[in-house]
Amino acid sequence: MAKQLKKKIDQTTEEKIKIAARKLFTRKGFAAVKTRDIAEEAGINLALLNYYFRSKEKLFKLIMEESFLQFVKGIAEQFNDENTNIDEKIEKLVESYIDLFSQYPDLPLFILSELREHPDAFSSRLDAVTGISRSVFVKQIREAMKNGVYPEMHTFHFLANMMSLIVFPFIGSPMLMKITDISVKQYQEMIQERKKMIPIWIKAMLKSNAYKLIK
Amino acid sequence: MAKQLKKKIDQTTEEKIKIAARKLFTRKGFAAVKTRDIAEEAGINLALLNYYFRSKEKLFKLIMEESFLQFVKGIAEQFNDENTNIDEKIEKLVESYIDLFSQYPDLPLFILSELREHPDAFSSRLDAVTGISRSVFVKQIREAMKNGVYPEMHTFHFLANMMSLIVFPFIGSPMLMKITDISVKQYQEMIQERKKMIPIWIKAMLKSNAYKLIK
DNA sequence: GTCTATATTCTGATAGAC
DNA sequence: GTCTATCAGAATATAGAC
Repeated sequence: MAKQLKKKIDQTTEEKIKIAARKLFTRKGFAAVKTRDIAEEAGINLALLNYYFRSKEKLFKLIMEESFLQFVKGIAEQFNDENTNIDEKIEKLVESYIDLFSQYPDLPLFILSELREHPDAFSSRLDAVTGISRSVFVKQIREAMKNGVYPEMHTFHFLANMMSLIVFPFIGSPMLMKITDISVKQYQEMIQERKKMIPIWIKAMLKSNAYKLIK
Repeated sequence: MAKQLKKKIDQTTEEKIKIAARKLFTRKGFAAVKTRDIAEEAGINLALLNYYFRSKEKLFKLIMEESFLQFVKGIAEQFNDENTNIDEKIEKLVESYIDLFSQYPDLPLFILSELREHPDAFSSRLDAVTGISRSVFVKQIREAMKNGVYPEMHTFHFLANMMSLIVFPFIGSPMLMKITDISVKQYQEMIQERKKMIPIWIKAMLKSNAYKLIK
């Protein structure tokens, strides 16, 4: 307790501003956040924001960059691990992302919104993501389909389905909680349940042979 | 051709403004859109915006309301149709939403963002949505689980999974296209494929018995 | 490094002519 | 109904004292 309190007090002004900015930007986006909001949230003077980060836009890009890194961090390694099989990769991926988003629930919508409005802003950082299509993971999947372990399914559908099952409960939480009339506590339990259920569902979808059934 | 052209010319100023506002608001959100942007996009004078809609906020709320209605329109009827079974309901729902979002790709992210930032702004309109939990559809699902046709699964997971599979390819399209390196044309084909595949996947997930497997 | 006061630009809205 | 010109307030950024 004392430690955490101390840590908060020990934060440099620069850190305070970044923390406040991250909170507000990820929640409301660039345009909806005023520099005064950030200053107030951080408990500092407005002028200090420009002193440390030159401009609102520069601060935003910094936060953006860091959030994006957080988003893709670990993907490359997990996707290219030669020592784990498909099932293990899926399980690891699902778990680490659900943990990440449980801690930062606004992160997915923020990234997706930004990527939608500025699709080319991340071409540099997106290398890690683009590499996915050439990753060990995708190769393993394709191999398994060739060998008949899994029926054919385009990588697009596979990745879309996996990401959607992980991400949607976070970006749609207000709607889902309202519709199903559950408490915050129950919601969090559901999210935890999904760590084990999503891998099972993904395998079930893979095996469903949907590609041939629709022809 | 002539007809469509004529229609565009025949649009009243009020309609022009609404169309421009819908396009920009759904794409960038309230704060990021300037009234001058709307006026330019609509090809009209800035003053006319206030003449017709009084203020930016009133115009936004109008667009919001209409978009939300578009989003929930038809749900209530489809969910409460006594003459269709579970499978038919899922198929209809998936198809009509994929068609809707194909036409308005920015709609899902817009609604989800708004609902996240102003969870209570739609309590009135959300009745239609809230009614889902008491709908014939949900009753049919629960019935099927009781009778052993389907294994047990919480409504939260069922709805979350169904919505996610429909919605995510639209809100994550830039990322997905980049990762899987497909063209816009291929992307649209994938989306169309999903109309038939999602119902199959949903059934496969239902039957996977994930709930018992995780215990 | 931090603050107060202020400059500057942007933005929503309106007045008044046509 | 539509336009030009303009106002009032908001929001970003900086100057200069401490």
